[in-house]
Amino acid sequence: MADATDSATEATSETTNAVEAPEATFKTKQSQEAEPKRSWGDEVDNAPDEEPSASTASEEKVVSELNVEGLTIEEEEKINTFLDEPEDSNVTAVTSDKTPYTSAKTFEDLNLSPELLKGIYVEMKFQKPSKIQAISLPMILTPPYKNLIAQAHNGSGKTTCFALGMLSRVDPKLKAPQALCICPTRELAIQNLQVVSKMAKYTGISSECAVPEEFPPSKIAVMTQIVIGTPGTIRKWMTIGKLSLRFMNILVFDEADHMLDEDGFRDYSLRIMRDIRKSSAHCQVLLFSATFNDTVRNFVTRIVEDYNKLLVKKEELSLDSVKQYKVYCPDELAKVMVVRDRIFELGEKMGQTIIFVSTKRGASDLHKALVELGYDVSTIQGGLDLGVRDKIVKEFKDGLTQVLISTDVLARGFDQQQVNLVINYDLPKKFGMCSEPDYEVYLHRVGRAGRFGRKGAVFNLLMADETALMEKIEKHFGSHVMEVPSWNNVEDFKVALKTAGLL
DNA sequence: AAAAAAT
Repeated sequence: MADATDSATEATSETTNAVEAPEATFKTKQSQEAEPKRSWGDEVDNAPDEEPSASTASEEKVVSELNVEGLTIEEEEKINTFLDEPEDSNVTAVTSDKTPYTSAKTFEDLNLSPELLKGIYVEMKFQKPSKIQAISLPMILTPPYKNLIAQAHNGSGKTTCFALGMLSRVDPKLKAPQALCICPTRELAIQNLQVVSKMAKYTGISSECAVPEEFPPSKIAVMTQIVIGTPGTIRKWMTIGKLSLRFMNILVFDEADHMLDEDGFRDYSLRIMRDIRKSSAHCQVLLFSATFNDTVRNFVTRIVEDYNKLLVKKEELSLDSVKQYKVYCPDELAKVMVVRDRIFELGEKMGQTIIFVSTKRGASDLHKALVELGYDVSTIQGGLDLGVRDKIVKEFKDGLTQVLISTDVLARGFDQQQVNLVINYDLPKKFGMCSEPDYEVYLHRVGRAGRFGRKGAVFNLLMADETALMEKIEKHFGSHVMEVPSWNNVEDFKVALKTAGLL
């Protein structure tokens, strides 16, 4: 089995850029002969200021200073020269040596193969690189193929960055895996594969998923160049000798903060990374996520030596294009009524909706309650059979269902352009803590709406014990979440939706 | 004591 579906739908809406760049005079690639790079990896350990911050509060400050003149000399050297457009002032790029990178105004600037370019234009219908793509792709594709840590908005086109990275770093003639991408969920791995295989259409490069299936895997060695999967299955394929690491030259972590978080998949990820480093001389590592909290970032920068990095200012991450609301609900029943009377009534008119619930139990309870009220609704969570999960996602992506109840299985990375309404039926909490919100999950949930700069709205349904959590979230992101005056007034919801530009 | 992926 190879080349997964071409029915990739629009899995990557997150791509062509919303901002049309003024045709600035195109900068030619300067000084091709990069001066020989000192090994900066050693520097990492004793350069505490390499990390912009220890505290969140100071981070924004330092990051923005990087764009002006308040830098240390050492850092000034590392700042890329292409950060000259005012509109890029919210992105900070730091390179680990003096390799010159030039922002890519067009995909032609990237020395991609003609076949790959054709896939980009004809299949994907991209016109030009998005901001994150323009900056990250030269870093990814230019020798010496430095590692990269990249943080960028939800829906800003990260998938395309690492998809192109993988596609241009493999040899189609070599029938062996050369690129590996690890994702936190089966759904995300499948989605990423669809993007990659669509983009690869004319290249002769094949790809496949290493995710849990209903049947146990065959032991036949993988011959596709690109493998995208979930950690456990990838490990399994490695141990049964199905997945060879010998020719691996690029390793991608999607949702990297989660993949390397103690509470996430850290052990799996590290073991895979270690094995690859053992068996292939030089393997480029790319880490992508919209979020890197301080703890994870600290850890990540220790294990990935000698890297370039891209950071987006925190306030830029809180998604201005998506309006956030809070709705005080006296009890659980009120929440159900809001879903029934507002979301089903109003939400249907303007696209698709995802209702996030923190537990599988909660998801299935809500599902049952709505079904009992006579509403047909679909629900996805990890406890369902794989086939059912696939079907539910496909129906939603095909637009056959309007409203989807989901656990956090879809909180990260799930890309469906038509979703412009997200309901937090409850708020995400940090593991084992009932009074501490999970800010990352919150941000990722919100990011399911407003893909690629589209308009969107989030309604947080709050009972009394959740108001404090909401306040903490508002404080953390420094954003004011507007209040819908009354949970049972349809006009209030209409006003909110109009304000969000959805009605 | 949570989701997910796994075992």
